[in-house]
Amino acid sequence: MVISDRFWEAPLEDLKKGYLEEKEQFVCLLCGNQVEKGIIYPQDNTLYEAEKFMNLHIQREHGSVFDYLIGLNKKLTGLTDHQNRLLRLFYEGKNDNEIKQVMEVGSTSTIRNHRFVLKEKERQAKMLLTLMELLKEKDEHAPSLIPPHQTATMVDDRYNVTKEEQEKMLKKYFIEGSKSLKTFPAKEKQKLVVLREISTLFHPKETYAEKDVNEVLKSVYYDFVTLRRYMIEYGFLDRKPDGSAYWLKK
DNA sequence: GGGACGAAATGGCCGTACAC
DNA sequence: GTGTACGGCCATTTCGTCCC
Repeated sequence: MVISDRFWEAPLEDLKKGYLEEKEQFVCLLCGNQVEKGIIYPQDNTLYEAEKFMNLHIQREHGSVFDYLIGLNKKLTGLTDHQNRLLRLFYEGKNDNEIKQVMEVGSTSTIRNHRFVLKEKERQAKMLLTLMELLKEKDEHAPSLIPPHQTATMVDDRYNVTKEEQEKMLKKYFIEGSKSLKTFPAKEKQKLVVLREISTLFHPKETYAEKDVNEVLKSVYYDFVTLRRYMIEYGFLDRKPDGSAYWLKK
C-alpha cells in the first residue's frame, strides 16, 4: 500500500493524531513508519512503549501533525499563502493584536474577519465532505479517484485516475505477475501510475546509494536512467545534491 | 481549431459598522 | 472584546467574440 492511500483513507481522529493503530503495529500516516506493538523502544536513555514511541517519532521527524499538514502543497490544503500564514500564527497562540502587527495590517478587525472566514470555510468543508460521502453511498458505481501522492511536485487533472483505470494501465505496461515494464508510457497520466507503482519497490525508511537505486530500477526497465530522472522529477524520490544518497520522499 | 483580446465573474484582502 | 455582515478595491480567472 502506498503511504498516501493510508493518509487519505484515515478517519479525521487518526489524521489529527498522525498515526493509526493496526492489529500488531502503529503506522505513521505522514511517512509510513511502523512501530510494532509489544516492544519497548529505547531512545535517549529512556524506554518507550510502542504508542509513546510513535508520538515521539512524529514529534522528532515531523515537528507536529499541524506542522506537517500546513506545509503541504496549497493544492492539497486549499489555503492561500495568506491564510496559511494566519493559521500558523493562530496555532502559535498569538492574539489578534499580535497577528495584526506581524501581518502588518491596520486593524484587528481584519484578523477577526479572517477567523470568521476560516470558520466558514471549515463549515463548508464539513458540508462538502458529508455530501460527498452521501453521494458515494448513493452511487456505489461512481468512479473513485486514486489520491495523489503527498509529495507530488504538481497536482492537476493528470492525477484523476480511478482504481479501474490504474489497474488497466498497470496490466498494460507491466509484464503480468512481475514488476518489470514492457515499455515506458509516453502519456503523463500513465507515467504517473507507472512511477507510483515503481515507488513501492523502495522502502520508506531506507536510504539508497545511487548504484542501489540503479539496481532496483534496472530490474524494472533497461532505461533505468530515465526512470531515475522521472522518479525525482515527479516527487517520488529525493536525493542529496551530489547524488550520493537517495530515499523515498516523505 | 486556435490565438488574441476585452468584458464579466470570482476570489482574496481589508476595513467599517453593528449587535451582543 | 468578539462575532458577523457588508462594501470597496484589486488581482486573477473564465467566458465570449472576433479574426486568421
